[in-house]
Amino acid sequence: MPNQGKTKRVPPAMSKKQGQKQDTKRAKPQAASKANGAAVDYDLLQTLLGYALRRSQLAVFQHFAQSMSARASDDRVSPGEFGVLVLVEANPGINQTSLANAVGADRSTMVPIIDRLEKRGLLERQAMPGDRRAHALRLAKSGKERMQRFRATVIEHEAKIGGDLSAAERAVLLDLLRRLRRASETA
Amino acid sequence: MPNQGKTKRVPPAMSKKQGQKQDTKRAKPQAASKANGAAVDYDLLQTLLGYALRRSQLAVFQHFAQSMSARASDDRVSPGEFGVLVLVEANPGINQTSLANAVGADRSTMVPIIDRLEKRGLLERQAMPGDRRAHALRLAKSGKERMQRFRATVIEHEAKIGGDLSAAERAVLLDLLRRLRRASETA
DNA sequence: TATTGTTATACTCTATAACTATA
DNA sequence: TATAGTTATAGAGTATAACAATA
Repeated sequence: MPNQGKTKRVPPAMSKKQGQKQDTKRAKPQAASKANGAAVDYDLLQTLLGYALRRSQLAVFQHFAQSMSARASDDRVSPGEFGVLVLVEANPGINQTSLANAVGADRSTMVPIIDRLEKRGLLERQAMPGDRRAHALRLAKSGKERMQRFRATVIEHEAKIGGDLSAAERAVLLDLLRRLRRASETA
Repeated sequence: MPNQGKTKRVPPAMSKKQGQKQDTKRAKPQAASKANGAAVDYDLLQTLLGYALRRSQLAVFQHFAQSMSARASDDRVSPGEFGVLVLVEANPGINQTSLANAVGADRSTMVPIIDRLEKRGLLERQAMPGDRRAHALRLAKSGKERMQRFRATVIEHEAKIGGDLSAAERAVLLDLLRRLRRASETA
């Protein structure tokens, strides 16, 4: 769920403070009514790995955001940011291009992400010994401490989303996802 | 893989015709070189369902786009568009709000999607008998024919990405993904 | 000549809030 | 007063092409 509770078409002469419920007259269609009585037939979609994957992934990322929303708004990370932090922590001194390759993104995509994390004091760009073009990335001091809490939050989130699965099922799912990915990247 | 081969910062005085390889001097880092010798340690990420899900989903959607790219550029659909077409075909007369609920999107999100599909002659907005606010959606005549081909393409794509999996494993994966989604939506 | 990081740019997807017409 | 569709707006995510510094 990208884009949750940010500013949008601010009502004339009043911007909204997030979390401060304003009394709109609009009701939320929380119960997903069909409006046409009958249940929707999903037909082919029911059988597609791609569709199931997309819906699950969306739900999981929403849950991730919800788990983070318990923290102060300046002390949250997105799934992508968390991934970068984990990799930098586990591979201190890694450069931006390696990082981009590792997460499957373009070099240019990493720049604003790292900018943001650096500005927030979570990680640092240092001089790379032996190559003055590159930046060696490492967690900042305060980043190491904060990462402990991010990790804890993410691990708890993972436990909840996988709560229905046994440890064995979880392992199977991880394996099947990897094989699916590999086949998709190859074929 | 959003955004593949579209126009971006067009080189001075020449726009690029898609698919027409231009001789840039830039080499593609196809082999994901580490640049720092050692292999990257994925640490926690290796164990996270969310990460595996995201990478798989990305790979599958890339493969989807690649499968579609065999067609004329005006005869392709995105995964989201395909989902809408399947639902409209299986639920003729469905309205936009029901459709939005079915795919887990906002009403406003459907508008440009349906606009596009309507403009391309794939589906139609008709008068909804009994409610002049709503639109009854159905496939256009030519949409029905073209849907046959889209379906065939998607089914072939699914066979390829799932080629590593037995029928039983495929079923297990589908089930696990559904349970993961349900737990994420609930918790 | 190739690579690292960067910038400018732009496209996709998706959301929120408000509006119009109907109900 | 509530709902269906729409619009204006916005932000996250990610990409391409080119450039400067360095290799």
